[in-house]
Amino acid sequence: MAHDERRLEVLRAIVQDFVSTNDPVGSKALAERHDLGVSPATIRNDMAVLEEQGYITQPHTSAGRVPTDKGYRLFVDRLSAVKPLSSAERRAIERFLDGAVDLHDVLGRTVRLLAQLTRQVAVVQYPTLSRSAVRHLEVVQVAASRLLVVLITDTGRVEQRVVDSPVEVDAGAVADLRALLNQAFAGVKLAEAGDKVPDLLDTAPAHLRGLVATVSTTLVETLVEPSEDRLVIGGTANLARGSALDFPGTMRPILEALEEQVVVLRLMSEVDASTVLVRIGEENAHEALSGASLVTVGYGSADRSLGGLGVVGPTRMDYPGNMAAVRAVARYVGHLLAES
Amino acid sequence: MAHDERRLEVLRAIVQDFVSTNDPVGSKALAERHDLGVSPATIRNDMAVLEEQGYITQPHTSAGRVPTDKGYRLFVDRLSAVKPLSSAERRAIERFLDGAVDLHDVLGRTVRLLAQLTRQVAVVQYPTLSRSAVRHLEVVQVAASRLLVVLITDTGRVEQRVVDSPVEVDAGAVADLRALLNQAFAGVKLAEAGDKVPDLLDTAPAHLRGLVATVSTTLVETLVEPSEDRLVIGGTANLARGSALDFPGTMRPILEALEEQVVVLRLMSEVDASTVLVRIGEENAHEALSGASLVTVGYGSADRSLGGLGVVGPTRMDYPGNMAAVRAVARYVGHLLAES
DNA sequence: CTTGGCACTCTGTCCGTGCGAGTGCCAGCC
DNA sequence: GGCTGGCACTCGCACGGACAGAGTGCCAAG
Repeated sequence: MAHDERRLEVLRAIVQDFVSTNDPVGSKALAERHDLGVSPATIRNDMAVLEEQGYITQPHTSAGRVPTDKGYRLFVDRLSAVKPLSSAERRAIERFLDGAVDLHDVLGRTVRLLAQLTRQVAVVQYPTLSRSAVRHLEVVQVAASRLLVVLITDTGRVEQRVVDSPVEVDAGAVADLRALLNQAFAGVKLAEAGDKVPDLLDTAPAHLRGLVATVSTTLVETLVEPSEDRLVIGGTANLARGSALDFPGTMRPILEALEEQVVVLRLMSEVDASTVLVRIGEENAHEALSGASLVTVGYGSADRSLGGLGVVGPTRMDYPGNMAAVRAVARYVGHLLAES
Repeated sequence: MAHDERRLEVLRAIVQDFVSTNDPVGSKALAERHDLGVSPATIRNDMAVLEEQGYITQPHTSAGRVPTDKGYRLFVDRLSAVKPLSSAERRAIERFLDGAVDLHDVLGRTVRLLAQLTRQVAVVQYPTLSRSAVRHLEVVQVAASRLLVVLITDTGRVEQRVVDSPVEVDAGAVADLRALLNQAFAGVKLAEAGDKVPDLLDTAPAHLRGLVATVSTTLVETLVEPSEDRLVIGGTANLARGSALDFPGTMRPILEALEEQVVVLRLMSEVDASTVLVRIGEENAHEALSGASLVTVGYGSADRSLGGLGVVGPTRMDYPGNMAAVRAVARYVGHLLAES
């Protein structure tokens, strides 16, 4: 029906105007700023229907309309065209990310870039360890019975753990231990590292068995557990930009949720690399984020997802623009990490 | 003079009351809440003098007085007794920090602890690399002409760099390189690593010289430069606690300054481990922080300062409490890192 | 030097009013 | 049947005056 079509057009116009001006939008302004081809009175009728369907609402009688979470949802699902990045933005991405010297640097640049492109809070997850494979294990003695074990993964990540040995060890034992560990674990995915431990213990010479057991158990325990996944957050200053207008109470619960990295990590765990995932307002299970929206996507090469990244902002955000930016950055970071 | 004495007592009372209530404090309330032994009228006279001397000011005619930066400064320098931590707080420090598994974990716990104890934004600097010494260098081949160099310091810090070799290298060369680097740099302080490069080049076999030169230069360049020093920040949600009251405009400039880690790092560079350094309002060179105060101290063992930590908050903060917390945490972290 | 009293000066708040924006509804038109 | 112009109605908000309360500075007396 032409009716429904136009009604959706009205919704799109409302979302766009509200996002850019932050004022509830009325029928008259709508008719003026968009070529809808109908009079304000007609728009009013459409708006009444949209309100009844729950897509928009008015803050108080006699103010303009504001999109609801449901309205944004419809907008994101059916009304927003993919907004291609400007070439200036593409160049900015390359300029920003090239020349990074290590993983920490890559992720730090990524989060700053994303915050700058979207003018929102940006979040980047460290590559998930359990999907990485062991490239090399290094054992360094730091005290008579204390060893530092350093793990280097094929994603370029370096992890360290201090292990207290039950017995004193000498230099020869350290070298043997290093050789044994590398032989057993090199090329093994961390998620499967646990399976290798029995074999390793069988082949270990008797006098090293206790040491090997302690070290390998600690390794598997602490590294396979995804609890240690890390997060880089940037652009929190963007939260304070339209503060009072965007976040009714304070922005405190949001800052708290961001520091409580567990919350964000859980949300990140659902991403995949092929589609940009948008969560709007109340759709976020976590209460502190019920006034915010998240735009997330996975990054990594086609066959292997490494982690997630995205932005957090007010529900009143530029969804098409942010989705495009998040996707573009994820692609670039995926390539960057895949080739190293 | 008994006069001056009492006048300072009045200033102390004003600071204390204002910090705890956040309301400009008047002569009458002051006489009621503190045993100054004089009437409000007398206090008014003292307050007039204090105002003339620039220690307090009134937001508008006929409101109470509020301490100025200068007033806080006097309070901190001469009027605040060291407030010992409660035993509950001491226990909290131990419980919080014990059981950390690596450096990252220690610093993460430290920043959370400090934010929780002081209810301010906490900042912890990573141990400065240039004061550390090399414990071990590991070289891993990640592509035909690309190497990953991992540095392990005696402070338990692990740093990595990707180095592109001018020529393709084989496994034997990697092993030789590793041996050479460790021989040359083991035990050497990073700040002095540059001096060892000529020696290293002399002793290197001819066929490795190009490779050794590239790797060692990159190492020295990127690791000795203090620019890469890192910062852990936590408790930003505390900024939003009394927001409107504490920070006149918005808190945005402060969030920006915190993300602009360079600013904070510069401030941190001045700390030493023996005294707690307090910077109040305008005393901060950086404009964005002119409405905020910093309480910082260095941590590390007696003979070697590793880095700084501290808190950032409104000028209206509990200086004695925050100074005590910062000092106590720094001591504990210093011990923790010294023994590992 | 301290104290009580007093006049004065503000700010924040409350209330009443007017204005403007925006709506919903209705009758007429295509 | 859907669109349009007109019109009455409802609110929120900004403006302005009155008022109470807090706090001060000053002065004369103890």
